[in-house]
Amino acid sequence: MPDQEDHSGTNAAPAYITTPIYYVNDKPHIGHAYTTTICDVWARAKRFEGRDVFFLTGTDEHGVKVEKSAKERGMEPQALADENAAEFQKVMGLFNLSNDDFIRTTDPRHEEQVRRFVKRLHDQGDIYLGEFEGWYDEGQEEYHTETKAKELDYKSPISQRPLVRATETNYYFRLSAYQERLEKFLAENPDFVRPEARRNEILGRLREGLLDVPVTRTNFSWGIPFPGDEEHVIYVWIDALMNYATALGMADPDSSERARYWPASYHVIGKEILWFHAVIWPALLMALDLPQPRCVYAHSFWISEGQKMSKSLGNFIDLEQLQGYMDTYGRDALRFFLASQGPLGATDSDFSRSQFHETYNTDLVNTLGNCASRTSAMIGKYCEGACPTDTGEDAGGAEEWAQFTAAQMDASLAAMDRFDLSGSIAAAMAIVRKVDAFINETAPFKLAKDPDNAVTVGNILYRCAEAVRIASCLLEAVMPARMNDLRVAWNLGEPSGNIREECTWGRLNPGTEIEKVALFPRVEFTESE
RNA sequence: GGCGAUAUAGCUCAGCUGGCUAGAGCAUGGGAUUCAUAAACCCAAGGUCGCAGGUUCGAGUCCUGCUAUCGCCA
Repeated sequence: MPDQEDHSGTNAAPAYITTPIYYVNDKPHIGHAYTTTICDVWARAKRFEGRDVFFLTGTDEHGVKVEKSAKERGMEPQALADENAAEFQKVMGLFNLSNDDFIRTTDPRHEEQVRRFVKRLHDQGDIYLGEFEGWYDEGQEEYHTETKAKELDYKSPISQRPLVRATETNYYFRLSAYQERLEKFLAENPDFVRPEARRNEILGRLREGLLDVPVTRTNFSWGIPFPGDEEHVIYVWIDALMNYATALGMADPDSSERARYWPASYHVIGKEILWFHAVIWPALLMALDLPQPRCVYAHSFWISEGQKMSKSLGNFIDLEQLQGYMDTYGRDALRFFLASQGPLGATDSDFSRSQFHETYNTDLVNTLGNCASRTSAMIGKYCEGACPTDTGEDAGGAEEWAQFTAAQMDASLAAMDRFDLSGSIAAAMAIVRKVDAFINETAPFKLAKDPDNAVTVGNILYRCAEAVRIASCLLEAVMPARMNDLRVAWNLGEPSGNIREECTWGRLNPGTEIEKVALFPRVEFTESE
């Protein structure tokens, strides 16, 4: 398991989490927002634990597609990249993302280090000049393997023109040489590729044997020139993967203060790019003699109202739509939905308006919001708005609550550690549900009718408020703004940076002014936007 | 085509190495209650566990075939 070390909070162990860098030829949509948001949740959670976190995201800007799109629009590739990179940076603001850096593959710091890495690989013989012969589709500018070409009846699937036999000289990475080491590494690190279904896919393909992979192209020029042979341009994938290392200055002799974050705790990616991260990237790191990341986590996809999102259907959930959800339900509600209902497993998740609404109502309005509301309302009515004292007696002992909340905190933090966001959220929500049950059982609103019960009512309400406070701390990484609203209304102060300490039972001070809160306003359901 | 996965209540899913009348959450219907955001709570209804065979004293759980859906194929 990743990141089991040091929960004391006294020694801030570094943690490093990354999103893929996003291809600027695409428009940002829910997939990008999702990956970045779940990384943000993890990063915040680790910071609350007192960890020294580095959270990286960025954009992938080279390659033939960007070059082409730029030409079509009559602009320079860099201008197009600038324009679209800005779109992706907009996501950071929109979702309140706490990334520590935003790397672009056109950054000079990146390009310099990639050349340095590649030169090293070439010098030591891991990259060699080789020739490739295959079936070439002149219209699409791509090669097909023999089996694929046969399947296509040796014709272009787009233009129907015959494929031609062509030869290309490229630089290759000696991936095949790493077959055994990769197999051994994956066998010894069962949690390296997650979830397990994805790991099995990789193991299966690995058994079929590895071929060397091209690391340069000559059919376009928008990229990083190969050191010493500038006609060749470094293939986007190699360029892109290396961002994880270049952002920390791993090939920069002058700037290494970020090197302490290496290696990544999590490279969070979508399942479509697993092969590069689970096989090629580790092999590159072996060749470069760098420590391996602890886990490559490949999540699945969001589908939209039961349908796969595709260009032909034009049903991508884009930033405008997400903005719409935020306007109606609030940004934190969207973060909560993404984190709790997202496709972290092997299967895809459906993003539908009705399901979003249902989740919002059930978990946030009816459970969390309502519980905070009824607790603070009773403190307002029966305790003059001041947090009561817990004498430790009567109805549902304080010791049991202390034990219960401590167990839920452990479960919540452990789930977060293994990137089980919905599990982490569920453990926190269980505290809230228990408070609701406790209120129903002990009925402080009935006891309060008799002044003789004042002590018991105080005991009950202290326990309710304290439990809600602890749950809110555990949910702060997911919903920083709303949970901060609670902090303000209940005068809880700032997060301490040591969540274990903060979740200790009894930290809530009697006498604290508790103001009634309505954290999540009820929303009318509308079929369309 | 090759390799692999999945098919369980209206929806999303649990059901480990086979063992009593198949579970949860949400949605639905009814009840009770009032501190609370028409909320929390209680009860009910709802499934031939994809189809067909087989192994077994006994299979949602193992085997075979079929169907459907999905993933990966550098």
